[in-house]
Amino acid sequence: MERSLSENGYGSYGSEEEISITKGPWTEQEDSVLFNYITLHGEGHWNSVARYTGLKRTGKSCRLRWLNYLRPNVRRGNITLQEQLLILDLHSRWGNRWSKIAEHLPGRTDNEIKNYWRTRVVKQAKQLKCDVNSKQFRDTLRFVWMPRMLERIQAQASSNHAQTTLNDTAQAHSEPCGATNTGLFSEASSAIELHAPSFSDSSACYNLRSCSAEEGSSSNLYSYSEIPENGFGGADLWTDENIYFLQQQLADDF
DNA sequence: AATCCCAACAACCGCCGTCAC
DNA sequence: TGTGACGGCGGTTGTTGGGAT
Repeated sequence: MERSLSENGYGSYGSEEEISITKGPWTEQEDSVLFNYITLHGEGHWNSVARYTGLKRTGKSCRLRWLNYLRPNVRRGNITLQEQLLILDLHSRWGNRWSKIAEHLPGRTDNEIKNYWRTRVVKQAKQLKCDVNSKQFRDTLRFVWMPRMLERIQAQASSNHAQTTLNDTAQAHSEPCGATNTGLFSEASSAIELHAPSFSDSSACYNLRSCSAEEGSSSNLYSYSEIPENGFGGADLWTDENIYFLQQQLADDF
């Protein structure tokens, strides 16, 4: 698909003639060209990237393709339960600040998180006939529903961890690093560790400890990918059972 | 087997902030 | 101070694949 346009933004090619711009899905060849160029020259100067590689793409398009797809360490695939909870938590604090939220989910892009929010959370809110941005919905999520989800995940993780420990003493659990956060999650979390639950009341004290990568040996931590996903409805918070519970909580609020 | 529908994801668009000139 | 180019962000749309009918 090609269109002819005089691009604004950073599609400007610095000449008056109109450049034929390719739109739509990227081909493997385009990916290869972009990847090789950035590997050699580094990120930035996106208009130059488009110009010097001969790609008939805008600078914006090159940047987006790199950030969301080609960049090393981009995590792809299902968003884990822990990531889902973290997204809910961070969104309750910052709203639609997708890039800021993405900073706390290593390897996830703002686009991916935004898509998750729209396709899952907003959809569920609609089904519950609730405004996703309403205080009622947000408070119920934050103070009732999420603690419950976390408690159950922790219980599952604990049992799995106990089993793992039995099977492999070399993976004995050591003392966690960092302090318990009074918020839901640590702001600087780059890895999340699950511990025996000590969930107490409805004050949303999550007791989910987070450690920055620099704070301790990563071997002592569950990384995202190491946290067990089995049990508790697979890798999705939005099971029928959970939604029913949420529905009850929302109903009780009135 | 064909068609339809919908969820998930990729990509585009418009706007805004920053910076250099 | 004004202006244009660039980079980034958030909203929106287009595409695609899989499940349902």
